[in-house]
This record gives sequence, structure tokens and C-alpha cells, in this order.
Amino acid sequence: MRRPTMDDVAQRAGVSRALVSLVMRESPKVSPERRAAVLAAAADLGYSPHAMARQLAQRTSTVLAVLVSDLHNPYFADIVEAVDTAAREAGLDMILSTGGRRPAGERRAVETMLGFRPAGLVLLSPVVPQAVLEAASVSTPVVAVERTVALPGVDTVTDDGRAGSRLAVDHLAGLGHRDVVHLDGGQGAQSSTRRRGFVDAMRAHGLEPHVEPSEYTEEGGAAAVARLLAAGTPFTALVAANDINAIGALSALADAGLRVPEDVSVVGYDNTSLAAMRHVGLTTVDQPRAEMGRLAVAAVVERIAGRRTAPTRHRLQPTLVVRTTTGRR
Amino acid sequence: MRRPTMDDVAQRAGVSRALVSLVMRESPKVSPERRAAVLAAAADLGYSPHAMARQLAQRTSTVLAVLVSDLHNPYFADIVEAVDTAAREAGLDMILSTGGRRPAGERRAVETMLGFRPAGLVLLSPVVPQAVLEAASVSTPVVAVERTVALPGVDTVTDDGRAGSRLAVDHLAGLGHRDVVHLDGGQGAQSSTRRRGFVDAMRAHGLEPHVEPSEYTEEGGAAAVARLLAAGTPFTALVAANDINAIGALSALADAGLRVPEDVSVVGYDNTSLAAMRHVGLTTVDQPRAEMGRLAVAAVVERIAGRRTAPTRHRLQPTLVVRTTTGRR
DNA sequence: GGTCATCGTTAGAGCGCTCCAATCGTTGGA
DNA sequence: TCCAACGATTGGAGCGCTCTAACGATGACC
Repeated sequence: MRRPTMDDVAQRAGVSRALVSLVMRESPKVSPERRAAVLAAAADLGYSPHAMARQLAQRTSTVLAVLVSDLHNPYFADIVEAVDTAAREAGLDMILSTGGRRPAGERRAVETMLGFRPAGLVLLSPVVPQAVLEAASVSTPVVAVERTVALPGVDTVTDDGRAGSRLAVDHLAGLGHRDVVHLDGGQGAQSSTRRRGFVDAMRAHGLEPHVEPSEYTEEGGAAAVARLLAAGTPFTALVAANDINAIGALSALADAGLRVPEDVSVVGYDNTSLAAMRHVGLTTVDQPRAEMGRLAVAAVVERIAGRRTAPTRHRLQPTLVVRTTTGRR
Repeated sequence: MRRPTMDDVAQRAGVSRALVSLVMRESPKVSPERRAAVLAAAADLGYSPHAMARQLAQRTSTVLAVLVSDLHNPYFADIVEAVDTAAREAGLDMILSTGGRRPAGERRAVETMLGFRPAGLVLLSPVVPQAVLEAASVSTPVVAVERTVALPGVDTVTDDGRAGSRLAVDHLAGLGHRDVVHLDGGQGAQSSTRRRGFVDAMRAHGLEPHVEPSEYTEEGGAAAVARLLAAGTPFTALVAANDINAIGALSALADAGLRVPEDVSVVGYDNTSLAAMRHVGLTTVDQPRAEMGRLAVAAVVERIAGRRTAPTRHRLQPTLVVRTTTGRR
């Protein structure tokens, strides 16, 4: 059961531990014969380096810690994938943890991850208090994705939520809609930005913005629509808080016997795999998630290399993906 | 930038490093005054223990490595959550990694995780070759979830796929359906078990089983239905490979102008959040995922404690969740 | 008053690795 | 022939921690 160590390999290959170390790190200054002997011995023993011992000795980590706020939201799957790929290319090993959408859970997750002294910490739509980010940023490069943070030690990567909302409104206005309602994301990350963008864009079109409180959940979307209908609020189009919220809205509309897009048009946000399902076909705002993941890793790498100490603030432009839930008024 | 170490704390508190270590591990044999002094010093310095150094010194890990084959499938989110909770209770820290559905990616992920010498390895629906599992199981407790493995060193937790398919068939037969087609999961984990269950259950009802090749994807489901329709195969109900596959089937049926459940009934598998969406309302087979996650962690813990060396083979009973995609013939 | 537990505390070795400086064996130029 | 220079190899210190054994101080007991 005991795993072989470098000393075991060294002994078997008839060389010193230091030489084995060099071979394992693919140093060029090892003669081909010795290298072969060491590799053979390692293979015989089933040896693989102890990553933790390595990091302790090196005093430098190759672990990129990533916190996902909600594993249930498919939005994150794409970003995580992009982060993973970029991390691999940068020679970093990604480890993931989740806080289950609860601040306390996220805090715990951040603390255990920091216990591993990672090379960097990437937080995806975190809901954890700023103080935690600040404390972490003292000793580790920290990047927040889809969360606005003004701390000097924390880099940020977000999409331009105002522009995203504007895209949705422009699209709907172009289709002749005048009574457009925004379902607001409440406490959720970036929701205030999206709301502001909606209001401004509506005004720019000379239209009266109506914002209905909601949240980033299916139930929230359904409830908001039910309220609108009960109140008799006139509307022919909805700009939902995000895709899941939009799905809830679609359900509520269907329950009320309203057809989409004939009676009501609906626009989501995030372009998750949910929206792309042919069965749903949601028109939605797409964030360049792959790019966002890449930039997040790049920001960490720059800080590690000491190439930068000032914070970066990436704000990416979203695009509109038109599917089947929006149509002419 | 350099993080404080135990020696820094010891010096500041005027005690030895060993005493600080005892305090950090909440040993009862430390006087209250010293404990307070140490904790104060640690707080002043912003000290937190170096998890890797600790594990190296302890020669025992508290890390539970979890491999997720596909982050995009919401099926995993629930299991991961359950595993996370159970791990926390067992005093283990979960780290997650993903192989992006590719055997090579999973192999890589498994190797980097093993580099951390985790206390255990849990693989969720892995597609990695058995040899990799076997090699890992030599030095680490390994549990495979939703994958049948016959290795003595690998514990397994699966649902009873035959029973699941039988539930679906019984339900449909009870509704008067006779022409039922199974969309097969192909290479995917557990698909052969589900297929066998389908065939047996159909025969038990005196019905002729029809199995159409497909896969665990939306596109696969849509393509399979399109083929069935093009071939003129008669059917009034579908037992899909899983929920995503069912969603694809629903889309293809809608495209063909067929109504669900009036013209065709559809049953999924996994009871993912997708199925639960009111907009979808998929009748589906539910696996006790929370329980599965818990059992997986329990299996690891038993092996760590040395309480067991023989493999466990948990096979859990699924249940049927009836929603709106199935109806009387 | 001496012995022996007991308790809180500490020195020091060691976990598996990296890295630096030192060493060894060649080689080539003077 | 000698020595500098170079490449390949190695010993040993050290990363931040835990753990064992030993320590001094205290108090109980005969």
C-alpha cells in the first residue's frame, strides 16, 4: 500500500535522489542512459511524484483553485471548461470547489482551498463577502468573474451587462415591441448592471421601462410573470434576468395560455445549454465565456510572474443569439 | 506577500513551534493561557496552517478527490453536492476535477489528482479504461459511481438500471402502450444494463422490444427519432437513454408535428433538473443520488479506516417520477 | 524527604521533494 | 603536462508541518 518514493527509485536505478528529481522535472542536463535507467525504475515501481511534497519544496504552487458558486447552473460548466484548458496550458492544475450558493459555504470552500496555498484563486460569480476576497488577495492572486469588486488586489472579468441588456432591448424594439418588462435578478451578481442597461436602453428608444422584481431561478421567473398577469400589467415582451429565469417565465406564460413568440416574446441571458435546447430555443444574450475563462487564468499568471501589481478590469462585450422565442409585434 | 509560518506564530507568542502545532490541532493538553496567547498571535499574523505541509508530515491525507466526467450534465451536480456534504462530515476536503468526457482527459485528471495523494478517489460515471482504475486502486481507495467494475480494489455504487427500465416499461404498458421503443445509450455508462432491463420487461408484458441505437446526448435523441419516423417504425412511446436524450427526442417529435403525450409518450432517465422544469415536465426514472453520494464517501471512509478490504457493490433502487410527457394510449 | 505519576511543554527527527553548492570525470587549449 | 572549463552527478540543507520521546515542574503518597 505504501507508495514508492524518489529514494526507492534512486536506489533501484543506482543513482542519487537528486538525479531522479532532475529526470522527473525533465531537466536537459541528464545523460540519456541515466534518464532511461531512472524512467525504467520508476515504471517498474509504479512511481509518480508526490505533488504536495514537490510544492512544499519548491515554495511555489501549480494549483489553480477555482470556486464555483452553483454547480447546478450550466452557465458555469463552460467557464470552468475554459479555465481548465487555459490552466493546463499555463502548467497549472485546476482544483474545483463549490460553496452551494451560500456565503458561509463559499467562505469555507475558500479557506480550505487557501490551505493548499494555491498559485491563484478564481471565483465564479461569488456571493462571499468582499472582506474574504480582500483577505485572500493579500497572499494570493485573486480573480473574480462576473462580480464587480473594487479591491486593488483583486482582478475582475465581467461581461458588459449594460450592453447585454441594450442588445435585448434594441432587438425587441426593432421587432416593434413597446411594452417590455425586465425581470430583475435581485441580489444576484451583475443584476443591477443589467437592470440599469435595460432602463437606459428603453429610455433611449423613448419607451417606458418596467422592472419587475425577480431572481436568478426558474421559480422566480414563473412567479414574476404570474404577478404581472394578475396585475394586468400590459406587456408583449420580457427581458429575463437569466436563462433559468426565462425558462420559468416561459412556463408561466404557457400556463396562462399565452403563445411564444406570437403573444409574448422572451429574451434570456447567458446562453446556457438550456437556451440552446431545440425544445426551448430561447433568444438570449451570449457572454464570451471561453474568453472570460482564458482572461481569468491570464490575470492569475501575470500576477504570479510579477508582471503586474495593479488590478485588471476586463469587461467583455456580449452578443445576441436570436432563436425562436422572439418575434414581430 | 510571504505567508506567516508556524515558527512566526511561535516566536510572537513566546512558545515553541510544537506548542503552536498542538493548538492548531485543538489538542486538549495545552494550558488555557498558552492557547489564548497562540491564537492571538495567529490572528495578529493572519496565520492559517499550510494544508500540504500538514499532510506531508502526517503521512495521511484529508483530501477526497472526485472526478466528474461531464460538468455539463446536471445529473452530476446533485451527486457532487451529496458527496461534498458527506465528505465534510467525514472531515475530508473535496477537490473536483473533470475529464471533459474524454478518456484521455479523465486519465490526465486522475493522474494529477493522485499526485496529491488523496485519501480516496471517487469517479462519477468514468469512461477511463479499467486499467487506470486498477492502478489507482493499488494505493488509494477508489469508488466508481454509475459504472460497473469487477476489480477487487474498486468499490461501486450504481442504480439498478434493469429495474429502472422496468419501471418505465411497466408504466407505459399500464397506460396501454404496446409499441414502445428504447433509445439506447451506446457506449455510455450503464446503458447496456438499461437496455437489458427494457428488453426483459417488454417480453414480460408479452410485447416485442424495439431498440434504436442512440447516445447520451440531445442530438443523439433527436437523430434517433428522426430515423424512426423516416423508417416508418410504428411507436407510441419512447424510453429514452437519459433525460438529455429524451429532450432531443421531444424536439424531433415536435418538429414532426407529433404531440406529447397525445401522440407519443416519452420517459427519460436520471430525473435531472432539466426534467423537472415545468416547461419540460418529463416523466423520468429517478436515482437516489443523494444516497449514492453518501454511500460513495462511506465506502472510502471504511477503506481508510481499514475496516474493510473486500469490495462493496451497492446497487440502489430507482423510482419513477410521473410528469406530463406520458399519457394513455 | 524521597519516589513516582502527571501534566504541560519542547527539541529534534522526519515526511518527499527541490535546489544550491560542491564534486567528479572529461576535454581542450596553452 | 598542466589547468581551466565544462557537463553530469551528488550531498545536504531546507520547505512547513507532525510526532515521538524526553524534559522540568508540580503535587501526591508513603
